Amino acid sequence: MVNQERDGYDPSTVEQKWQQLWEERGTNSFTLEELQSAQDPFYNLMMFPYPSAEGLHVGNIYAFTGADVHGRYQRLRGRTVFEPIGFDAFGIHSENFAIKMGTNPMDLIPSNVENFTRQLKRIGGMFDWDHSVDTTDPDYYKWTQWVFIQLFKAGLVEHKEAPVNWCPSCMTVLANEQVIAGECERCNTPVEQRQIAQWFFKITNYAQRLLDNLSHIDWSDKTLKAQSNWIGRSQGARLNFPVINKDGQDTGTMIEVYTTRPDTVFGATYMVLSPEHPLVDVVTDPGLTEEVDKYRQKAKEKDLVARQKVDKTKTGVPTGGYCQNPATGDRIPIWTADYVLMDYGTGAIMAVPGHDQRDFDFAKQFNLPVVRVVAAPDDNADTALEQAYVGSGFLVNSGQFDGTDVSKSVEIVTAWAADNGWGAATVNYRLHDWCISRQRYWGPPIPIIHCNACGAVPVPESALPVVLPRIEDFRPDQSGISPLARIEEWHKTTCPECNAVARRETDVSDTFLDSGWYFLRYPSTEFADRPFDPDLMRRWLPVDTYIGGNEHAVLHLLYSRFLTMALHDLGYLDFEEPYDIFRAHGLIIAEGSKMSKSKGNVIVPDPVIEEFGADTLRTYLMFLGPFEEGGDYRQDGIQGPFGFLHRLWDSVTSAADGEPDPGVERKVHQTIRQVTDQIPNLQYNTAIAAMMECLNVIRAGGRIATRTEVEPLVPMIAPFAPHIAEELWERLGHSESVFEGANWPSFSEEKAAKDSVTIAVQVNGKLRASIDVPSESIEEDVVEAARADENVTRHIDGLEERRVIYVKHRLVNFVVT
RNA sequence: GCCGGGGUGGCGAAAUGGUAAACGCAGGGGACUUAAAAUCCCCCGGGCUUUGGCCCUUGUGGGUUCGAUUCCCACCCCCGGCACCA
Repeated sequence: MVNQERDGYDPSTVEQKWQQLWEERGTNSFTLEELQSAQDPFYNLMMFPYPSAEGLHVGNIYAFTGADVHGRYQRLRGRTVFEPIGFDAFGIHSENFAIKMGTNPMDLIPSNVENFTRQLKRIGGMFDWDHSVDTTDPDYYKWTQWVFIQLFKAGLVEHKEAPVNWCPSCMTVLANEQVIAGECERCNTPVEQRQIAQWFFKITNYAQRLLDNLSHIDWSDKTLKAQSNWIGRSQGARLNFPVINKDGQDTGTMIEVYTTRPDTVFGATYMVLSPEHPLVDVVTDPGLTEEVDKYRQKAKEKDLVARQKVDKTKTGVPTGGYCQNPATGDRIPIWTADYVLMDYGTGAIMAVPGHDQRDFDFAKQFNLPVVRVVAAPDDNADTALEQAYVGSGFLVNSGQFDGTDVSKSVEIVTAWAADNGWGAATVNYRLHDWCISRQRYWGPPIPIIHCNACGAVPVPESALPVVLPRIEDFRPDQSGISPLARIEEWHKTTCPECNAVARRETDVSDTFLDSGWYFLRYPSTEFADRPFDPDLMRRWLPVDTYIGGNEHAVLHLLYSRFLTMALHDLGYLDFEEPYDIFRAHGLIIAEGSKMSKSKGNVIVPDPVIEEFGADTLRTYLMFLGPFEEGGDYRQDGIQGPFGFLHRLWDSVTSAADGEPDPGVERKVHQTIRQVTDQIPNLQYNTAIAAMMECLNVIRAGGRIATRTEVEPLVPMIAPFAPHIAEELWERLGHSESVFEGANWPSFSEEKAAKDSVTIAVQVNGKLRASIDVPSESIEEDVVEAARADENVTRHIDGLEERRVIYVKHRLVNFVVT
C-alpha cells in the first residue's frame, strides 16, 4: 500500500472531482451546432454493450478503455473527437434472462441500463452522453423499422420458408445456441426442424461487392480473413443430368448440380439429392417410396446443428431413379443422403467417389462403383484408389480428354459441357441470405401488415414506430408461434392499401438489425424526423476507427457493411463502407485461465476501482499485454501501475523550477518520440513501459524533477489515466482541461539524440565486448576501438581476419578463421 | 479436417535480421526510519569458473546468414473460429 498521507494522491477524490467537472462543463459532449461545425472531426466508435444484469466485467472495461485511449489520444493531438456509447438491449439474451428471473424485460432492461451507465461513467470514458442510443427505445427502433421498409421497397426483402430448430415438448423455436447435442437445453427433448415462413434480407446480392471491398478497407487481418471465408466464394460449374426411366429414355426432368470439379464428370458414378430436394418425389421409384419417406423424415428430425456435423458413417437410401451421365452416357443411380445440404449449391451433387473423400466414403459404405479419372504424375488409369485422390496429375478414363493436365482440365471440360448444352461455368457463395425473423417477443415488430387481398404490405412510414406492446404473457407457450400472435387486439388491424381487415406480422426482427446501423444514428439523435441527417453524415461518417471484439468478425460487421451498402445504393448515404479502420482487440483472461462464473475467477471492476481507482485499473489493463492480443489479469500485478501513478503524482507535485538535466531531457524526448509513435498503433503496453522507464530516470537516486522534465508525462499519461492527468495539469497552472486544445507534447530529434552509443563487439557472431563510442564516430575509429578491446584481442589473435561487419550504432563483428 | 493467433525467466511480457529477457509482478539483500509504510540502491534464466571470463538457453528437428526469438522447410503442443460447402 502506498502512503496517501505523504504524497497526497487520493484516486477517488480526484476521479469524482473530474467526472463531475466533465459533466458540468460538457467536456465530452457536443451540442447539435458543435457537431454541425466541428473542424477536423474524428469519429471514434466502439461496440456498444448488451446490458446484462451482471453489469460490466473487466473484459468490457478492457475493450472500452482501449478504444477510449485511442479517442483521447486523437483529441490531445487536436482532433475533434466524437465518442458515443449506447445499449444493444433487445434480443434473446435479455429475454431468456427475464424469463429466468420471472421479470418482464421491459422492467429489467432500464435498471440494467442504469447500472451500466453508472459503471461506464465511473471508468472515465470520454463518452458523449447526449448522443446515446438504446435499441429498445421506440424513438430508435422506429428507424430500425424504417430501414426494413426501405430495403423492402427496394426488393431486398423476401418472405420464404426456411427450417428452424423446433422443440416438440416446449413447442417453441430455439436458437442454434439453445440446442445442446441435438437436444433442447431446457427439457432435453430431441430437437427437430420445422419449415416456417420467414423474412430474409438478400445479402447474397451483395456477396461479390462485400468480398471485393475487403481489399481496400483497413481492418485487422484476421477479421478480413474471417469475412472472406464466411462469404466463401467458389468457382465451378453447374451441370445438368437428365433423369431417365427404366428403359433408358429421357423423362424431360433435369437434375442440376453444382461442382468445383466439372473435369471429373467422367467419374460421376451416382447422384445424390439432399433429402429436402423437391425432385426426390419425382425420381423415387413407387416401390421405394416408403423407404425414402422414412429416411427423409429421419433427416428432418435431426436438428440443424447435428445435421451438419461431420460423421464418418454416412447414411442414405437409393431412390430407384436413374440419371444419364452426360459425359459418359452411362446410367447412374440417384440416391438421397443427408450429407448433401439443400442450403448449398443446388442441393444436389454428382458423386465422384474417386476424387472426393465424402463420396468415396459413401461409395464404400454402399458398394457403389469407384472410377479413377485423375492420375497422379507417376500413376496411370488403372492405379487402385485407397482413398479419394485430389492432387495434381492428368485426366484418365475421360474419353477425348485423357492426358489433359488438371491445371487446365476444369476450363476445358466446362467449355465442352457448355458447347453441348449441359453445363456452364458459375460462381457460388457459401453466404446465405440473412434471416431476420425471430419468433420471439423481445425485439422490434417487423413493420408488415398481411392482407388477404394485397399480400404483405409495409406499414406506412407515417405510422412508425410499430410499438412493441407491453404484455405480461411474453413467454413462449403451447401455440408455438410468436407471443405477439396471441394478442389479437394488437395484431388485428386494417390494410393500409385497401382498408380490409388485416393482420400485423407478429415476428420481431433479429438483434443484428438493431446493431447493423446504430453508428449512423449517434450523431443525429436530436432529429426526430429522420434517422440520420445528411449534413452530419457528410461531416462525421464513415467512422474513423472502430474497435471491438473479433467474435463479431462475421455477423455484426458483415451485416452493417451490407446495410451501409444498400442504403448507399438507395441514395441515403454517400459512402458504402461504414468503418475506415477496424481493429479487433484481444481477450482478457484471469490468472492464466478463461474467466467464467463456474471457475469463480470473474474480475468485477467496482471493488478494484474502489481500492485503486479507475486510472490505475485502466492503466493496468492496457499494460497487461498487446491490446490486439489480450492479456492475463493477475491480482498482484496492479501494484505496478498503482505505484507508477503515485510516483508520477509525487514528482509532478514536487517539481521545481530550473534547467533540466541534459541526460534526463534526452530520455524525456526519446520517450515522447516512442509514445507518440506507439499509441496510435494501439501498442499501449510498450508505451506505458516507456513512460515508466522515463519516470525511473527522472527520479533516479531520489532526485527531484524539474518542471520541464516531468510536465510532458502528464498529457502522455492522460489517455490512460485521464483523471490524475487533469488534476496534475491543473496543479501545473493550466486553467483548462488537458483535453481542450492540442496539448500533446512535441519532441526534438536533436534533443533525443544520444551523444555516445554502446556498440556490441562480436567475434564470429559471439559477443565478446561492449564498447562506448561517440555517436558521430566514423566506422574506422569504431572498428579500431573494438579491435583494441582486451577480450576481443584474445579471441582474434593469431587468426586470419576474413571480414569485418559494421552496423552503425549497433555492432562490430570480426569474422576470423 | 480447414482457417487464424500463439509457444521466450518463478509469472505477465519486450525485442520483426544486429548485445535475448526492456517494463512490471513475485522473491532476496541493503540505505533511510524508534518501527512500519513509502522512497532510493543492489541481486534475480541455467551451468562452470583460476572472478579475467567461458559454455548453454526463445516448443522440437533441419536450413539460409558473418549473425536467427525474428526469414525458410518439417514436426509437436496450446488457444480461438469454421466445419459433410460438393
